[in-house]
Amino acid sequence: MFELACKDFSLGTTLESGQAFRWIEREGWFYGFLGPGLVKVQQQGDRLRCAASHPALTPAYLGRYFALDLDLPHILTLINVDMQIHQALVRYPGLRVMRQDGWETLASFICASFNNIKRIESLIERLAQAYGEPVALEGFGGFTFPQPARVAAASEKALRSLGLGYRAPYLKATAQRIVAGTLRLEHLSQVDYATAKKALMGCEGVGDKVADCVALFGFEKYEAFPIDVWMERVMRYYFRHRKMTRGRLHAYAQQRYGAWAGYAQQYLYHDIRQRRTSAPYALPRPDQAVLIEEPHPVRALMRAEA
DNA sequence: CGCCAGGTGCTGA
DNA sequence: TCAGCACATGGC
Repeated sequence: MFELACKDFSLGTTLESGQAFRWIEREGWFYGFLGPGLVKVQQQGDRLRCAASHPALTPAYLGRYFALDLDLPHILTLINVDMQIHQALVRYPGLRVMRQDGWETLASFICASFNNIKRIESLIERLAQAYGEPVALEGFGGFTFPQPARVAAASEKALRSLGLGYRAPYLKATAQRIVAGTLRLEHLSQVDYATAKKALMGCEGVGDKVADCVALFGFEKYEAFPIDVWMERVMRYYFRHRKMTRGRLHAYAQQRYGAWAGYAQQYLYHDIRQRRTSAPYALPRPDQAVLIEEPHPVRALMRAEA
């Protein structure tokens, strides 16, 4: 058992914001599979109590995983550019973008495309059961996320039998790229966002959205701004950008939120999903979009993009 | 049962 | 560039 300090952090909000798929809450503890082992974490004020099944899972490891070294208030100051996002920032204090494993993030978001979160979670769990290594911690057990070689060696039929559907060949091909060295993930942490995104999009089943998720959650590319159906809703409800394509929405968000756009995306994403699930009627209909405040000249910005 | 889900790849204008 | 379409699967 060990502890570490965690300033400006909410463990529960962060883990439930849709960026990671394998954390489980049991009796007041969050259990997560990290690298070679299993950890359990509990927040008490500005400290995290932890226990781990593997010596590699140190306080420093967890501090890095939860990105506790970043100055969150400063980041929020930089993206606090309108009332829409301001409300989300105020509503979810301590929400951080974690630094997850690159391969796990890539594989997970290939599985995530055109899928719902419940099913994504079960798919990844079955993948781990089939190809991961068993780990246990104080009565709780499970499987680590599989190594690329294990997935690359699996047959497409076997992967389909897990429920992957047409994503099975995509996942296998991507794992094979990593095993073959065609895609060197360890390099992506050091190159810029555009280079990393381009490399990721070389994989089958990886388009703009998946590449942005992997760049943001797996490779610290904080300007990445993934746009899925929920973010389209955000843009429609709040900004009246109903007719913009995803490409245009992406360019708009990059300009609006800048170097930390990925953080803005995570707050907006979590906010709209929370509103939808907890209070369906709190949202206006798409044809009744509300514009709370518009500090930037949106029309001029849109002309500039054209 | 029909609709939806943290989309992508392909095709034809 | 952009629209339109097929694509596996299962939760609701």
